[in-house]
Amino acid sequence: MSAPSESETGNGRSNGSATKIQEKNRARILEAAFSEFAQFGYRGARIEQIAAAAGMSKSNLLYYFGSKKDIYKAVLADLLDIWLAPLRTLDPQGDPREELSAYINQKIELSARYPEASKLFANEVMQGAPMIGDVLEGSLKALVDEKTQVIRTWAAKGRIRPVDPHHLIFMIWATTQHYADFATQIRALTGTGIEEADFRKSAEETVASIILEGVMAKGG
Amino acid sequence: MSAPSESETGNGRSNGSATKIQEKNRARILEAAFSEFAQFGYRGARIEQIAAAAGMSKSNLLYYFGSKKDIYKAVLADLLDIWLAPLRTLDPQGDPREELSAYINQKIELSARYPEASKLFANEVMQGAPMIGDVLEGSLKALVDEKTQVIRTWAAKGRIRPVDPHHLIFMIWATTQHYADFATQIRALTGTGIEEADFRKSAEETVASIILEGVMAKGG
DNA sequence: GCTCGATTTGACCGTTTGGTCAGGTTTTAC
DNA sequence: GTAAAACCTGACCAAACGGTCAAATCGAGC
Repeated sequence: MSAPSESETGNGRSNGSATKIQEKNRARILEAAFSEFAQFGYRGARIEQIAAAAGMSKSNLLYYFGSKKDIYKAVLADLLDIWLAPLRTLDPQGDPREELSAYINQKIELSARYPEASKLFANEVMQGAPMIGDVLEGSLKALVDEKTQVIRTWAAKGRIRPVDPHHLIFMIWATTQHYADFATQIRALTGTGIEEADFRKSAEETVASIILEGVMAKGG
Repeated sequence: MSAPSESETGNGRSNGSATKIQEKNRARILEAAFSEFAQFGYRGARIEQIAAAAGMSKSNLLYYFGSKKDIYKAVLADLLDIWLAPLRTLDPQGDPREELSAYINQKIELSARYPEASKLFANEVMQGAPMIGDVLEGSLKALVDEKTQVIRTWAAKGRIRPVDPHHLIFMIWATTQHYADFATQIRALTGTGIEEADFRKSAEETVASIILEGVMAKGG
């Protein structure tokens, strides 16, 4: 993220840039916070545990972030930076099979690389999205409206079957995020998970295969 | 659930049966607890808030359930009672299209009728399944192993395409539970949700259509 | 080498939380 | 009608939690 302003650092340098110590510590705090908030939600997370995982005292952590809510807002900001990107790449001029396949794979990659981000998102939404409700109703809704129109256009042109685009998008989100959010259950049932290359490859192939065969027009 | 033993009631009647007052109050507590744990997870939930939602004092709630953990165990027990039932009904002798379609619809019904149960399950699993890990590795794994074999047999007989059965089951779970777990996001994007008849019908049709078209053998 | 700002932390604070207990009220059984 | 058990709750407790602060240490700049 961008260099923090003075208010962000608490008492920053006059030229506004963050010191190397600040950058390192903020990064460590945010990484620890992702994990803690992902697992326990905002209310269940403990500042003391975030600090311990970041390798510093609780007071020092609060030197960098003024409050628990400030930490949470920062991790949500980082999350949203990567969360909407895959859907943005869906190209109206592209081939539906290739576009949807690429989208599914990008989402599975997100689950593999940022499982904590996925769980954090799920936690925030299950709590009623108190901190990101306006994002859901704003930029996300605008993006989804745009892409559901893309899917409708493909269907109108006979390139895919006429399925409800919202439910198709929900299915792709649900299925791909499941590998991150329910990793514990998946591991209990299969002994492995999305972070293993073979498992991930099988997931990509099976998920893409079922969804693509499910929406492609016959004879396509 | 069965009538509680003396230890469950704290100081029960000598004949072991629960009084009407006990039954009523325990039910109210569990309903309130489902909602609170679903939203905030075990650590984030507050006994005071469960009590308020149940219409009683915190001390009275603790008269019925000895501790926060006892309440949590009780709601998990109720949850697991209904959670595995749909998958159990998958009939090896049945027609794959009908069996999978029925299963999808049962799972969507579960999401519509017990959204708090779905979110509670998700929360518990995202926390690493500390309280139900043994259930996942035990009865759930046994059930999933049995049903993945059913799906493999269907594929071997050419009745469905040879898809990885684990990923198919994960897809059905993910997609159907999504309507409960991410209801807040779905409402933000569509203005409605799975509890509305039209939306639910569209979800059932679209989800079943895509998955069934995706796994049925061609020409079937 | 010195000064000053940045960084760090243990002690502490006020509030919150899970849980206990004494005592009052209600209900049940005889 | 009475006694005992069940039910209920406000006051209270100890521990935990989010956050503050004074002071010590470290690092950068001159």
